[in-house]
Amino acid sequence: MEKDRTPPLSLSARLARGDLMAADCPSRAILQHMTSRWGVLVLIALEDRTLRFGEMKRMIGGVSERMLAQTLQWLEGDGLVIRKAFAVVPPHVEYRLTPLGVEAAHRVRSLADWIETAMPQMMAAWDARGAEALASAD
Amino acid sequence: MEKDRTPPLSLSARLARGDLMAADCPSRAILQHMTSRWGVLVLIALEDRTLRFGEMKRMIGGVSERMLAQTLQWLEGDGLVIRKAFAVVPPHVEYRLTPLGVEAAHRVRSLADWIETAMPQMMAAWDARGAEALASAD
DNA sequence: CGGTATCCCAAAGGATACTG
DNA sequence: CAGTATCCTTTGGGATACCG
Repeated sequence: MEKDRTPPLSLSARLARGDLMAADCPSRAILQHMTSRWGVLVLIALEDRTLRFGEMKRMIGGVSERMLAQTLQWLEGDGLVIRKAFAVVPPHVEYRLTPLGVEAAHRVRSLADWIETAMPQMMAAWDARGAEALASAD
Repeated sequence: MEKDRTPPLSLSARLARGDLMAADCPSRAILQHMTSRWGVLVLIALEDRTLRFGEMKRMIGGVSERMLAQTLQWLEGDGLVIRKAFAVVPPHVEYRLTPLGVEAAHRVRSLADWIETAMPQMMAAWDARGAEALASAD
């Protein structure tokens, strides 16, 4: 019975799969980052090609520099995005998806595409509620 | 040229498709509801079958009654969830997905499934960063 | 250009109590 | 059981200023 001591198993190796329904599962944090207000749009923007910071800022309407930077740091920390800085002046920094990030982006893109397509029907639901409100107000 | 006056076209009919990259597009609100902290989990929980309020609360670890109720109202307002209340005592209320909600749930489910599966690899990214931090601290 | 630091606000979210 | 009401905390997020 040689070498029977517990090997140095990291936390990540101890969980075979996440469970989003469990309150304390680390997958909850990943979900938060990916589905954060700007996380979704960043992943989609990076799906096509590598982008610079300023390019993304221009692509994603309404995002502030602060939140874009923070969102990119979240995704980088989760291993979905790679940040590559060139030591030049003026600064040049590129962001791209990791292989894992590409997979993530595909799922998020599917959701985003569906929303953009189904939006008119969902707004009709609003219209219907508005009509109800008007009908009950006479 | 009879009947040339503009017909009563609702806002929903004027937009053929949403654009999530546009800051002022209504699709942004839909995205917020669906990807809110509890919105994702509610949609997934309801994908399999109709559920009562208490059932969902027990399924979704850590959710408060307040946020569960609010999330359900958001999704109901977007036409993704139907709320059916029975006039009995004690109260009996059922929630189920609309046809549109089923489509939404499938996309969200795909994303959630992927996260649960890929989580170990993403936590490895954390481990790697932790190792870096340790290595650079000597 | 690509950030970080600071301040600030609004809104998401939680805890508790109460009600039909 | 299924909420609502109230109060409170947290944090996502914006605006501005500053820096390498």
